[in-house]
Amino acid sequence: MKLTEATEKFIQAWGTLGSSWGINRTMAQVHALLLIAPESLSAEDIMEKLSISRGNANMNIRALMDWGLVSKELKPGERKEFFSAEKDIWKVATQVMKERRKRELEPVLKVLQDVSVVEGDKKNKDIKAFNDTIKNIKGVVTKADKTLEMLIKADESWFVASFLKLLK
Amino acid sequence: MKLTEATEKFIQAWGTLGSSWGINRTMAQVHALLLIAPESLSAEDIMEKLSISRGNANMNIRALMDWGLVSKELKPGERKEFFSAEKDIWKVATQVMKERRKRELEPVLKVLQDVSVVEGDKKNKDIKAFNDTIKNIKGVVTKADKTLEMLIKADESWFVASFLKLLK
DNA sequence: CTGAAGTTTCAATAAATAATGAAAGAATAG
DNA sequence: CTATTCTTTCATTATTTATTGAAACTTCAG
Repeated sequence: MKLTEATEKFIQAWGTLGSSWGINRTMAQVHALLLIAPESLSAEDIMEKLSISRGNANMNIRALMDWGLVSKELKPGERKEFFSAEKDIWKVATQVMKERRKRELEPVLKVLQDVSVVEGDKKNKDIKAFNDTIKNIKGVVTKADKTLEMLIKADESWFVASFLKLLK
Repeated sequence: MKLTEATEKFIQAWGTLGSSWGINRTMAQVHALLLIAPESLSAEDIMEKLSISRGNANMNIRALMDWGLVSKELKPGERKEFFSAEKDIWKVATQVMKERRKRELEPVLKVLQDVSVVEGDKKNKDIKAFNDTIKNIKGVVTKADKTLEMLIKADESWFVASFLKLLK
């Protein structure tokens, strides 16, 4: 396979993966492009290679920066801004977990907490069933949350880090 | 909090969680409704409680069955079909992991495999950078895939099962 | 300053996705 | 059979989400 073809296929696949996980397709494509770019790229480079508008490029670049996956680079002598992506995919995964945990898991945990004190007859069948299910869900979601927290902090802990090696 | 209010909040939260993870909002709401329903519900019950159309209800119930999260029940003497959700959230999580792994991770792994044999000068900077990045990504994605496989099979393996308890 | 080069914003538009509901299709009680 | 009850399908419509591109804004060299 030729490099250009491989590049396109990869960008396409990464975009599809992103969009099935709730990440804007174009955002994932910009990310893919930067991941495999040997040099940092300008907004114009990105617009051109993905055939997208200036505004779209700008928005998605910014979103990627918000997620901590892409950073701005200023080349001396150049006025334009250049962008590059973190190449270490483990770090990328960690960063994504961190963000999603904060943005999505935590609000759900909060609702589960709120919702787990239902007033009324403890012997009422409906109330009992509701409480049991919520308790169960809360348990699993909390566990998932803790597991993610652990994975995110893995790099700071040799114990977990060495444990993770077992998974390789 | 009253049961009705709690129910609504939970359905709402589950729907939001679903839609930020690439799962149709209504599908997640139907799932939530069935999760906390003490009895199995008919299509009509679901339509009514979520204020959705017959077609919509039908589509999403079927999708949930495809995902293996909901099953059809036939009550003796009743002509209608009734539906109920798996209440054990760990099983739900396992099932979701299994499906998404199959539907999304495996196609990406395939592309990564295809794309990792780029023709040309091995010393060419661009080709080298591309190959390195793809190799790195493939490593992490493969590891994620294996980890999921392990988690999915956890129930069948006392070793992994007892290991998972450590995470609690 | 001033203007050229670059970036950001956002209302308008396009594209993708989901929901409706009526019609067609099944299943079954009588 | 066939009338009734229930389920499924799918063209149409509505909603949501993403994209465009022109105008406003920023930065900085001269």
